[in-house]
Amino acid sequence: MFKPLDALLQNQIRLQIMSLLMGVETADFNFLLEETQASRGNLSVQITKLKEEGYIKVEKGYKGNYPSTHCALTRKGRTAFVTHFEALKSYWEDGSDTGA
Amino acid sequence: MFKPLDALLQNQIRLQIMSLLMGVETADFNFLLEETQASRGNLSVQITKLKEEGYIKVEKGYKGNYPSTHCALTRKGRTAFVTHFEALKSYWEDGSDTGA
DNA sequence: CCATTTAAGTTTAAAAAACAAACAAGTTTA
DNA sequence: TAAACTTGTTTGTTTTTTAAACTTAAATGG
Repeated sequence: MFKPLDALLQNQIRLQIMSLLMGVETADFNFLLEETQASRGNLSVQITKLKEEGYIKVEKGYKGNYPSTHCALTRKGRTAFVTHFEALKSYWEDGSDTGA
Repeated sequence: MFKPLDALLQNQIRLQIMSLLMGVETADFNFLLEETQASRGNLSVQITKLKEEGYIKVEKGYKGNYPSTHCALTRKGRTAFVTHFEALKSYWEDGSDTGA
């Protein structure tokens, strides 16, 4: 009936991160910070969770002299994102009776 | 860019309840219990939250001699459900570059 | 130079939310 | 009438979320 939702993708900030990464090769911490409007701490934690689940990969480098963290989706992450939205569809379609 | 998600509808059980109620006039506690696979305690709490937000109305009656709790969507709840899914679309479409 | 301020994150502690176990209040059955 | 079942609610614990405080290093300025 209802397909299970991805626990990690129920959080708005994490979903935003994933959504942003779907559209670009790579995104750095500050870009994600602006787009998501999250606090630095919160963003840091959510990035770590996505990394720990293997949904994104995180690489630390430098932009000029400052550290810069780049994130990119993994194949697993991309699949999870797509699957999550397919699951969400089942919650929508139940209402409109497109069952079975 | 991203439309805000409805905080109450990020929880899977609450989303299930709302989705189920979209399809029927009314549903009782046991029906929701079976469909959602939640524990009684958890279901009770989530129903209360939806009620407190005004997304559903809850009426207590009897089925035979036993108590029976019926739930139904309010107009506010129906709107919230639709709006939430429209917001979700913005997270999906960003990935596929259908922006602004 | 040395002190401040800024940059880029991370750690952490407090608050909120989710959850199931225990409880309550009544009903049926043996 | 006691044991077991129904239908939920309350409660205490565990997880999750979140922002404030901290870290480390680089720029700035007096």
